Amino acid sequence: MQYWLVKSEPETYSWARLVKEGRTMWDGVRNYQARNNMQQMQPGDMVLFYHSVSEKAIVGIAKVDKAAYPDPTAEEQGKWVVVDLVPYRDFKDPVTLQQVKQDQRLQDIALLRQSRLSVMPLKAEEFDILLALGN
DNA sequence: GCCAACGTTGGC
DNA sequence: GCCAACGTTGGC
Repeated sequence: MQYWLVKSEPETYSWARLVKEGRTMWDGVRNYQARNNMQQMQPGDMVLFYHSVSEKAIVGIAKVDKAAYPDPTAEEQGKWVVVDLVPYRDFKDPVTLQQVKQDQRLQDIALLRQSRLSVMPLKAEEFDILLALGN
C-alpha cells in the first residue's frame, strides 16, 4: 500500500464533487513527474485530496480504484495516463497549508518542496500525521 | 494582481 | 546542447 497526494483547484474539480459523483477519472495530467507517480498507483492506495489556490487545505481521502490506463482526453495517444479515484473519508478538520508548514515533521513533503507538482508520493509517516491532524 | 518557480519550446 | 523566451502553476 502506498500513499499519495493529489492537488486540484476546487473551482475546477472539488472534493465535494468527487463525493457526490462517487468516482472520477483523474484526467488531464500533463506533467511527466506527476504521470510517473500515477503509473505507480495501485488499487487500494490512499490518496489525500488537496484544494489548491483558493483554499489551500487537504480536505479528504480518496482511494485508487483502478490503476493507470491511457488518458482518453490526451491529444497524443499513449503518452499520458489516468487513474480512477473514489472518495473514502472526509477530513473532519481540513489541514491547511499553514499547518503543514508549521509542523516540523512535514518539512520534507513535496507539497512544500515542489509546489507545482500535482501528483506526489507521501511517506507512511507523513500520511499518518496528516490523517491525525485531519481527524 | 504580482511574482517566483518551474517546465517547455525553439533558435542558434 | 545551450539558453532565452515564454507559458503555467500556485502562494502571497
